[in-house]
Amino acid sequence: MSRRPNDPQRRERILQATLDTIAEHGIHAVTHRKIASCAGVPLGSMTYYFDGMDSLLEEAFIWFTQQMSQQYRDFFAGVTGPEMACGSIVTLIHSSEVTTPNNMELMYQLYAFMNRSAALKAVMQDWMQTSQTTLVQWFDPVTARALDAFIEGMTLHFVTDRQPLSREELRAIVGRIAGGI
Amino acid sequence: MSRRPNDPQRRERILQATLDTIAEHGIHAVTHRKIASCAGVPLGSMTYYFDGMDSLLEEAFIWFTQQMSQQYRDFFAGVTGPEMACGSIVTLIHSSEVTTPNNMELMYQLYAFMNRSAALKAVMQDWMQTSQTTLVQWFDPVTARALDAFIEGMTLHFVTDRQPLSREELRAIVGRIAGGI
Amino acid sequence: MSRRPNDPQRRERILQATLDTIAEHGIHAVTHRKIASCAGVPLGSMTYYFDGMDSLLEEAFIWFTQQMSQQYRDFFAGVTGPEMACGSIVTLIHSSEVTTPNNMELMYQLYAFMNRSAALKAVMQDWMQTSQTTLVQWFDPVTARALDAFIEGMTLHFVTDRQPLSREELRAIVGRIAGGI
Amino acid sequence: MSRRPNDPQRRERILQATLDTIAEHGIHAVTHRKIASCAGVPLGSMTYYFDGMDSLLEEAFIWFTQQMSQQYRDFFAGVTGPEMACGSIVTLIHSSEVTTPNNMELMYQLYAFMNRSAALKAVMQDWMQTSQTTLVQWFDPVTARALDAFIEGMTLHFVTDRQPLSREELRAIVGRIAGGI
DNA sequence: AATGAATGAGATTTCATTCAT
DNA sequence: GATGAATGAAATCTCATTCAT
Repeated sequence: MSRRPNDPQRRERILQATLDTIAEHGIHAVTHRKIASCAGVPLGSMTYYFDGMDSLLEEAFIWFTQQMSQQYRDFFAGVTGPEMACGSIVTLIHSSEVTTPNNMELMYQLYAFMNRSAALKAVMQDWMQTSQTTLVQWFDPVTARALDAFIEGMTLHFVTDRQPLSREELRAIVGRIAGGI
Repeated sequence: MSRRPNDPQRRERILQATLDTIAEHGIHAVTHRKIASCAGVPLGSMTYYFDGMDSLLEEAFIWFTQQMSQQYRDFFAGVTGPEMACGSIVTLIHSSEVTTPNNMELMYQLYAFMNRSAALKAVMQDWMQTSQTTLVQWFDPVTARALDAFIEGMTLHFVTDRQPLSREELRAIVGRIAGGI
Repeated sequence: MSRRPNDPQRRERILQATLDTIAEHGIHAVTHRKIASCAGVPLGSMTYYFDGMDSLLEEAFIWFTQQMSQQYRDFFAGVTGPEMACGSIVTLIHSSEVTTPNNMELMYQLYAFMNRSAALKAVMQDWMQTSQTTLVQWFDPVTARALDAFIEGMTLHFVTDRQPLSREELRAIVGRIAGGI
Repeated sequence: MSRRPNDPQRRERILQATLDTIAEHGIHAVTHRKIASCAGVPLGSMTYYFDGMDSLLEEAFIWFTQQMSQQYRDFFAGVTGPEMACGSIVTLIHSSEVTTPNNMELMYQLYAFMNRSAALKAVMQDWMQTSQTTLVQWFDPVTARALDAFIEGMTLHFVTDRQPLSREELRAIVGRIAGGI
């Protein structure tokens, strides 16, 4: 009779701990020990569940991508038209609810890491595709891509800039990109 | 290796080699040995010229920021009006002359690393300030920031997307952000 | 794997897999996992059936000794006189039927391992005794031991030498050791 | 100015310690720690001087082969004719001066390990060649090889057998192999 | 001032063994 | 009785840093 894992969530706990550890220490300072301690699992679990650090990082980033992608989708779930979509975009950028500093740091690590894994790059491209598909419900394709890129760049500004833009200023710009809404 | 009591370029050679090594192996896999070998300097130089890995990374990223900042400034050097500025923005994004894949990877590492160093964060904020100051020559402040953010986000799309936008599509969007140019 | 409450061959399968794994990877690289995988048994079987690695190695080598001993005996089974015995010796060395490269590697591991186990040493001495007893049927005791030693040494030469001796050359030497046959 | 090693004999000390550790614990139980401790060097030296365990074992065995080869050559250094050669062969086998139990254990590990390294196999073949070349000074080539094989096999018997042959018995056999000396 | 041999601290990884089922 | 998920102990290996020269 095959043994059932003692702790079926353990893989996911390790993946989440990996992301937390990257956010806390930086990817250059991530070690199996730190992750194991953060996940509350024995060190031996690390290579029992994952083939090695590279493979663990890859899986962790893929998992992060899926989580973020889901959060983006949820954010636009109740939107019914272009105007409401513009409002959601402004809130997405301005509220930092999804684009928390931690998430942003992980996002940049992810972009940087992307070219080290074909699987990861494909997942990222799919995500980009998904975002644009979401926005295409209310905007033409080129506008959708422009808005997506603007969200991308503006969220960075919001974690870096000394004086971020106000909601109203953001709304005006989004309206212009959307072709006057 | 022959004694070279005067090798004033050595520090800069090491900094450049640090960036090259990050771009090649990823920041998580950078070691003194790899950098020394890439720079063609003895291993002992590394800790002779720099206090340690963290301090070397910080200096390397500051140096990179200054280089990129200079390249951006040069890119807009001959611009004489808003219309020409829009064209330059489109070329900046579309040509990938400045925003090479290597530079983009370093950019993302830099963003991710930013919060680990107050000095680095200040340098980044200054850079952001400078870009906006440059654009403010031809656009109002809010538009300047919007364009800056759009450049940011769109260059990411250009290194990731399967099918990037055309020059004409880009030009149309930039014109709209600029308030109809 | 299906429950097989009665798998009386399992112990022997593990012993044979141990020998195969030693031959394939070398004794210094043998692990429970490799042996279990080679035997097609669950990992848990290993320490269920055997007390530990040392005891497993000891049993495996004893089993090997018995197998080899049997093969030697079979080889001389139909011999009816000294001349025929000389022919069998030549064939034994020259044909590499019993003294295959794998068997030879195991033999040397066995000799090397011998002094780590009193039980194993006794089994080896018994084997040596048996070989000599076999040959004593057709030769005097000292000659029997000389022939036995010669077989030993010459089989090593046959797995190592670039140009082994011919049957005829071997036969001549064996005849001389046997006192002119 | 290139730094001189603090301890120029260190590589050889590690090689000798490797052989001693194999002889003491068996090749399956050799570890960097045991070797380092036996050689009196820090653990970090092990992989500083050698690429890894496999490469260390290979070099250690090659070194052992060269040592043994030299000892064999020395053993026959003063021999002036066939009769004296036969006496030297008997002494070589009977005195266990060169073929000590430790050396014999290493010899068998070496034979077993031989097929894991092309370099090692070549060194062994050269050694076999050398032994035969030595004996060819006083015997025809086939006899030389037969004597070499006999030495090989008989030294094993001497570390294993309960009651080894006497000098006189050995001398008689060697004389017969040599064609009646 | 500059170097590179050397090392200790700590990283990754392996694996025999345990034990709940 | 038998299993295989899990782990602690220990293996291999890496590398920033030190320091004699």
